[in-house]
Amino acid sequence: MNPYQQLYRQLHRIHGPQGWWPLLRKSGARIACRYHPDDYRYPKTSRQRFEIGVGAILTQNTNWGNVEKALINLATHSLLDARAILNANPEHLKKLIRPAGYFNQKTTKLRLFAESYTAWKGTIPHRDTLLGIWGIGPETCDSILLYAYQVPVFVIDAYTKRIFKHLGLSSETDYETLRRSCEQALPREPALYQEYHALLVAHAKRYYSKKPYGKNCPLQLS
DNA sequence: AACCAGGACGTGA
DNA sequence: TCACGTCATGGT
Repeated sequence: MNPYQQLYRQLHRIHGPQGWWPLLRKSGARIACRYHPDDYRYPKTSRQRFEIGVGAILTQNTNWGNVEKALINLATHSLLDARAILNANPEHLKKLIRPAGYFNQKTTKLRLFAESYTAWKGTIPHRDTLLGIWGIGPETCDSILLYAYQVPVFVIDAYTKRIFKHLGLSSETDYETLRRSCEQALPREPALYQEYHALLVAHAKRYYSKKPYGKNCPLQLS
C-alpha cells in the first residue's frame, strides 16, 4: 500500500465519509445545503450539475458558508439555472452573490460558465474546454469534472499541498505534476477521488487552517 | 484587528 | 517560469 493510499485510510478512519459535493435541498420550508455521505448517486439532474459548477466558482478563495448564502439567494430567485442566469440582469446577479465576495468577477464568471454549459447540451465537457473558459482554473475545472460528471481527476487545492508537504509526502507545487502523481498512485475511481479531496479539506480545516500548520495533526505515515 | 477562506488572472521580471 | 498585486465578503 503506497503512502497516498495509507493517507486516505487514515483520513477516512478519522473523519468518516464526507458525501461531497454539498447540494441545496428543501428541508422543511427552508432551503439548506446538504451533504450525502450515504448516497453517491448525486448529482441526479442537469440542474444539480450546474449547481456544482456555480458552487465551484463561487467558492474560489472564499469560505463555503458565504457561498451557501449566495447559492440560497440564487435558488430563492429561481436563478440556479444556466438559462435563467443568462437571462438575468447582471446587476441583480451581483446583489444575490454578494456574500460570496469578488462579486464583480464572479458575476462574469457565472455568465460565461452558464453560456458554455447550455452549449454543451448535457454532454460532458473536455478538460481543455473547461480550462479555456475565463474564470475556470485547474481546481475549479477538476472539481466540476469530478463532482458534477464523475470524471476521475484528482483535485488539488491549497490544503492538499499544505498537508502533503507537512507529512513529507510531496513538496511538489506544480498543479498538473502533483495531480498526475496522485492519480498514478490511486485506482481511477471517481468515488474515491471525491471522498479523498473532501477528507483533505475536512482534515485541513481542523489542523491546517491556522499557524503553525499541522499542530496536533494525528496523521502518521510509516 | 489581523488573518483566513475548498483561486484565478494580469503583469513584469 | 515565478513572484506579486488585485479582487471582496464574513467569520474568528
